[in-house]
Amino acid sequence: MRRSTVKELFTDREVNTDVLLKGWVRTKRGNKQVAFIAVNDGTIIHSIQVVADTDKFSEELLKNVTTGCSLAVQGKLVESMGKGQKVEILAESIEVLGKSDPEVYPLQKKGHSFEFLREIAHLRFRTNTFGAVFRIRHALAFAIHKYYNDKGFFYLHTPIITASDAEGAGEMFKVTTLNLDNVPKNEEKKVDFTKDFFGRPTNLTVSGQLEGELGALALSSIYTFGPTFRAENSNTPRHVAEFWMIEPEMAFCDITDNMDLAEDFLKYLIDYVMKNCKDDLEFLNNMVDKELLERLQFIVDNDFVRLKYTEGIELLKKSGKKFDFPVEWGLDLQSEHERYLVEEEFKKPVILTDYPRDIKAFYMKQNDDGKTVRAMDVLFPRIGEIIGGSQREEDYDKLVARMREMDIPEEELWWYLDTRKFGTVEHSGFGLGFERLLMFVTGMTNIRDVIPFPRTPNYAEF
RNA sequence: UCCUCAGUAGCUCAGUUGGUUAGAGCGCCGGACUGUUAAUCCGUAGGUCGAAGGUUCAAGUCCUUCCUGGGGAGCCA
Repeated sequence: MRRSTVKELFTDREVNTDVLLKGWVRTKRGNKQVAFIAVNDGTIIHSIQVVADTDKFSEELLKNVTTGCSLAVQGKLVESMGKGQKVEILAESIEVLGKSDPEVYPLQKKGHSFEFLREIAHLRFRTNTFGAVFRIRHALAFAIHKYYNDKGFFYLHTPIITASDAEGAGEMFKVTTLNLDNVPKNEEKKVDFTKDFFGRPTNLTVSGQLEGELGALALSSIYTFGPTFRAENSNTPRHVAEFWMIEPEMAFCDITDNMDLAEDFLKYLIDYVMKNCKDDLEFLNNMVDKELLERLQFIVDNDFVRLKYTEGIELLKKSGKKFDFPVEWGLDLQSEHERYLVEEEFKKPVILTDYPRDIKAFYMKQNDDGKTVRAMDVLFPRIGEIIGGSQREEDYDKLVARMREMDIPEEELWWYLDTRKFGTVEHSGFGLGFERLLMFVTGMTNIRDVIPFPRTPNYAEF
């Protein structure tokens, strides 16, 4: 007999038919006459109840049915006699596929702290919360591809190992095959990278943007969706050393088009998840964050505020609020400032644009005022900056001048500059942190709980 | 990296101004119960009090250093 998933049993299968179920036991209850076994196979948040008459099964067998073990159950799908579920399986045969010693199995029926579950990240998939989170993670990844595919964007695979060190998005992890116990040195007593695998220093990418621009300046619209790496010693609930980023890049597109896309994209994704992950979101709304669904709906229903950095500074100064950090034109906004604008002043997402050039990256398009660049940050309640992007500088001379001012080696980015030499066009793009979005969508408050295997300073278990 | 709070049973925690043999709930195990829903009721087992030093007649409790975790900050996505 073909196995039915729990999802199929709840949605597709007719009652009073014979079914085969396979899954893992969540709980077992009962008495001398009957045992109730909740079985979950991860296809859906709900577990299905298996009812076993004790006179049909040996004591030995039922003894091995413990929390965490895997089972194959053949039986009849019937309407439940008890309250709490519509259908259940009346077991005719039960096979324990893999035992689970209850003395040492770490998951119990009662809830665990997320901190504890992080220490058993290899088993936390078997909890309701993490099942929900990782099903939603999948749905969101799928929705991202669907969104861009439907819009005619091409999925571009930018390199994970990169030789350019110029992006400036943060500390990079070195990639090398050199023997660290005996590193070859050159005449200047520096590391001789000509002996290394690539014959030059290489790192893990911090962003696919520069390569993404190359694609967009030929294919019109591309997006990347892949892992990125930051070797920063950041210890916060919003940072990991390895995370996934989505970076669309569009030719013939200015900052307004860019903002429109960012807003439409975020709303689409949230709407998609609300329509396709109802059960999981409802569970999270009940167990993790009581305002989750309300907040998600609010994002979909409301326009984002669009505000220039200069106006933002004025609002902060006028607010009369005491901040720990100074508010002054030319200084970057601190978390507390962003939070004030999003959570108190407007109470909705804010897109801040036209930041001072000196606090932003070299590639951003310079405005005519000579002071600001066409940067845009999308700020969300609770998590802060969820998107960072800009219109790119397409003018060769302006771009080179800016690189020289900021000491960025032109020879290393000769290929990037070539696109401005040969048929340059207006173009824009942004980067969305996948895990940050997932935090917002699931209500989880620690980024380590929305990525299956988090990598943080001093931690790379599993 | 800085600030701050915490680390006691498998999990979540309590533990008085330092004072006898270290406490609970849940889980596990054993028992009871004719349909349970994080079942209920009874009982048993389970501890190098994060680690190392120190103060003291006496340290889970005070001091020092280190380790680990949470929250906040910086860096950013």
